[in-house]
Amino acid sequence: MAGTGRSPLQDDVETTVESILEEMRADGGRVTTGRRAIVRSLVAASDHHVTADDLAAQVQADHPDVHRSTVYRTLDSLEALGVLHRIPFGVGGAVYHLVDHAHHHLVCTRCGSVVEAPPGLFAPIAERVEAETGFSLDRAHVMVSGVCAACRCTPV
Amino acid sequence: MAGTGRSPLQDDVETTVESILEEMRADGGRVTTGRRAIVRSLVAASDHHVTADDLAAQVQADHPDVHRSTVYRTLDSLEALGVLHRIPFGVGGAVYHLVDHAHHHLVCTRCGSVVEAPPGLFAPIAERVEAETGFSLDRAHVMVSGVCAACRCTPV
DNA sequence: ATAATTGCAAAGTCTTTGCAGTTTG
DNA sequence: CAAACTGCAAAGACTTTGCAATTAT
Repeated sequence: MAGTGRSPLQDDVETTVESILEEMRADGGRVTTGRRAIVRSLVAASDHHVTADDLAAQVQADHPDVHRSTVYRTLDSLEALGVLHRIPFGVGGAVYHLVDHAHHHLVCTRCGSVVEAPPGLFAPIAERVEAETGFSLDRAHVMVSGVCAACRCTPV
Repeated sequence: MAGTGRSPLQDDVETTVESILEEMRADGGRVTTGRRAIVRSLVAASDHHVTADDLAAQVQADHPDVHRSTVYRTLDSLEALGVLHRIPFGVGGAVYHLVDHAHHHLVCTRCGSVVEAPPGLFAPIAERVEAETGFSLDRAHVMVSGVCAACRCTPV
């Protein structure tokens, strides 16, 4: 299982964390313990989606005194900075993820779970939609609703 | 403008309203003034999306004593009956519409407005998604997020 | 008559905000 | 030091729920 040392992977994580914090500083922001912990959680979760609640729980495991409102405010700052994407839809709250890898979201209408879809899936459609409706799909973060495999087999 | 008589179109509306109410009765439910008003608003709005708040406002214009909780409970019943579709995503609440015409939803991440997309737009993709992820897009009610034409031109 | 529905009020989520004290740069 | 950030507590938006009274069938 996980050792006490630091793996190359963890170094990568730290590098990413520091570069994001540096962006905050460059923007006139301050780096605090809470913010560092939040960014760290966000980077660690970069392959899936987290809610503000998930983050609060993770952060508070190490730093019990980091308040929920700090999580929300930090999330806002990161979004304003352009490094975080907020998906304000979702059963029971928004989900967030870093803007580092493009993909699409399949959200289950029944259980709220979010599945990632292969990027480029919607490329052929994006053009048509824009031409016909003036609506431009965010190519990096399209979100589509439906019913996931598990719920599909469950009677309502 | 609108006269005091009843147009053929309004007759259609009433017919639809009554058939839905009849379904409720068939299901063991009761038809009340509030429920009739709610269903009527829903039918009148069948070409766009409404929030529980929209409905409450419309209904209360004629029947000030119909409570919000009644709106929510009626909406729940209609959904359980399968005649109403609830889209639990949206900035500031869920939107609803009757299950009578298939279409897709383009939801703006910035202003929350919902634009309808031509049906069949996602047909070519639905298969691929299902094959690759096990996630089945609800063909009648796919919802996609992005930025609408208006917001696109507005600086953040 | 009786089972369903209602209004009310209270509570539950998720999120935001004003404020005074603390910390960062 | 000054500006930024924090915890706290309160409030706001949306929705659900328990209850006793009312109403549809």
